[in-house]
Amino acid sequence: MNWTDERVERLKRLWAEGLSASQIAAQLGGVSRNAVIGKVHRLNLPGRAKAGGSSAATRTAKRVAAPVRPANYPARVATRTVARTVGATALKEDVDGVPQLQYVPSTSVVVPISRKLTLTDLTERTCKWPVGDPLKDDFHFCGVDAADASPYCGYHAKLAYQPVAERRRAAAARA
DNA sequence: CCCTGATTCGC
DNA sequence: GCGAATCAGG
Repeated sequence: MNWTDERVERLKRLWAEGLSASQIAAQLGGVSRNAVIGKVHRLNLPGRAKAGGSSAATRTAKRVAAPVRPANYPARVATRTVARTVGATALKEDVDGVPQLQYVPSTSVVVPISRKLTLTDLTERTCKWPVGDPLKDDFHFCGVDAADASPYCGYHAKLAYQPVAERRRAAAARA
């Protein structure tokens, strides 16, 4: 992968936001975290005050980067941070704050409202349906709460698995 | 063992 | 300039 001006700019922005090198590498794609760190050094960008996972910068970034809630989207969705060394403070707010949340995302609506999650924000329970052009800056994931076993929300799960269902029907008919 | 950034050094 | 290997640490 080549360090184009655009990629460098994205690197600068994400690094300034406090994302870790591996997270940045994941978003940029095609590079390792080492590559990111090496580039940061070569650009003479300010390094982290102190090494180590759950730094203040990391936690702050997590809070700042949290998806903005659309007007008609449930106030709180039970989310869990990916099992990494992210500080437990924000995590507790989300999980313990709403233990019994059972929201019903008005199933009458056809297309669910995307939470516009970035790759970093995805968890085991967020819909991983990609939205938009991965090469463009506004690319994001659906992010709506997903069923336990599914990587997608109810709506996108139907879209994703419909072809499979048809295939099965065809196979069953043959047999 | 998971992760973090920092540094070195062959390419 | 680049980044894998390595180091040092949480």
